[in-house]
Amino acid sequence: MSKFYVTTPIYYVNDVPHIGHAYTTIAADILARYHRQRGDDVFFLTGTDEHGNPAAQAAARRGLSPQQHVDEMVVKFKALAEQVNATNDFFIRTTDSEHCAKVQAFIQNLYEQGDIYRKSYRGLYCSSCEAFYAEKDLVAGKCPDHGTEPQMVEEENYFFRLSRYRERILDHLERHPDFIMPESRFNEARSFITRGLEDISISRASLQWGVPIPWDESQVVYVWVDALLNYITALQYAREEDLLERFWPVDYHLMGKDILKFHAVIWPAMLFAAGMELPRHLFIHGYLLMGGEKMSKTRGNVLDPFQVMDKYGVDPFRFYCFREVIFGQDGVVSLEGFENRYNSELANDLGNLLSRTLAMIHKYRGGVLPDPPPDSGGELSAAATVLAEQLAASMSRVDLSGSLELIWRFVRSLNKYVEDMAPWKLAKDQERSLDLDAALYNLAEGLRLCAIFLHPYMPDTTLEMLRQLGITPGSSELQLQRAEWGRRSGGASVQPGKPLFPRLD
RNA sequence: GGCGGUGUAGCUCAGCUGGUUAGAGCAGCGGAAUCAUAAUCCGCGUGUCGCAGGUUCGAGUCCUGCCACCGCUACCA
Repeated sequence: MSKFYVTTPIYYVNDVPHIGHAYTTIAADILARYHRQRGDDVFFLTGTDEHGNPAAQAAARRGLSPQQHVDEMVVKFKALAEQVNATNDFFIRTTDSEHCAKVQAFIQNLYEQGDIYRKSYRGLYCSSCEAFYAEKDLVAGKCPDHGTEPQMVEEENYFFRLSRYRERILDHLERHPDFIMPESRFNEARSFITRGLEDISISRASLQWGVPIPWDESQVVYVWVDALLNYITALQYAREEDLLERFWPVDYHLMGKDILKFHAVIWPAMLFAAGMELPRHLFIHGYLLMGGEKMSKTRGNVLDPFQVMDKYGVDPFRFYCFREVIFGQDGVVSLEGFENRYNSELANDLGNLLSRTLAMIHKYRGGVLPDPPPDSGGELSAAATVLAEQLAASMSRVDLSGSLELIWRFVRSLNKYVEDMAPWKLAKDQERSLDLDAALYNLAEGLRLCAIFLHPYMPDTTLEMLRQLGITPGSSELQLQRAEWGRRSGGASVQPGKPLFPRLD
């Protein structure tokens, strides 16, 4: 058994939860569930980033304290995780007192070992970005992101000796070509690190809503330093015992490209400074695009994830996101696309396959799964074995969409098998009773494996599949080990139920 | 401006280190079947493989230039 630690970024509470948050969280959940199926010791972390100026300002506008404000906002993100059926092992908030204390201890340590120094700094500061801008980066004198005019501020700040770690980071990239995935992001990161790194200010004097610098409480820790440390601190207080030893380092940090730099530069440098192991992989996924300029509500190609989940269920939505868009690339999603996939693949290919299989077992064998005649697995059992191997390979590359493609080829082969065997003909011929047994068993067995393989993607629906197949789905039934052809004998009563995925019209 | 990427059937995309008639899914058309959520299965695609050159016995697959779009990054104003 090995351990598996996967994270989403912590989401900034001032955002409204959107499809991007859902996408990352679902991806992490798929990985977490998959590794649990393998029997790995899994820790799946998500949470919220709650410090910083925007949150403080929003609170002020509402006449609330920052704490009151974030306490309200965090609810939406917890609800999101629940809504997408995420099995996160912990939900961290950067306002947790334990987190704050650990952040202080972390930077105190860096300070004492000389990685942090004091320096006065003067520049144009955008308080929304919490970042300094050079004149040249401004658009018409205003912040390119916020359209507001930055203030000239002069602060005594604490600086982290980022430049000191450039060589080590580059060396690490050299030795670990899969540190940043996909490859294009790796190259991108290497190129900007190669260009050179400057020390960064890691404190803010003009702010109160943050973690105080322990040796100088007039300043607070820069939000990104605060935020990145969540990946460590969560392990230290999520449970009674400290889980750091058990789960560190992170196996996969999932994120969008907008925060690659922080994770590829500041984060490794911080870990080097602390003498800690670096994450095994950063995986940068793409954006789900909503049809771009052709977006039009009347054309039905806008996709509101919450509307889709409410109307069609979480599982079809989870499936669609990873079926439609190659994980790691940008892709266009739309309601129309969702409905097409839903009907052709979920309703027609998979749902209907289950229905017809169970109906035939019911009609020809009184609802009892026949025992398989000896050596009757044939090509299907061979295909299932190959599939299991291919899936292991594609999941190890975090190719979530490629895995679904592999599974779907198998689903199609099962539908083809029905036509080839034509059980309705076999049923008319007493002589071919064993052939009918084999056909029915093989279909049920193929579906059982599909349910196991698809479980990380569609957790609820696959449990229902197993139930209808006559399997009481305890967690051991979902283990990947069980996804071996023929591990089930006949005798169970199938339980045909409502269609798994009713067709949309 | 620099670096990198992309451009293949109506749509979404596969095509690794160059080699038989360029593939898949969807959509469309025709047929078979009737177990099933009228679902399934079978058949049907002469596509300037962005454009123009080049290397090669042979290039979608390598080289050069160009065009379009995207990402990162720099700079002028």
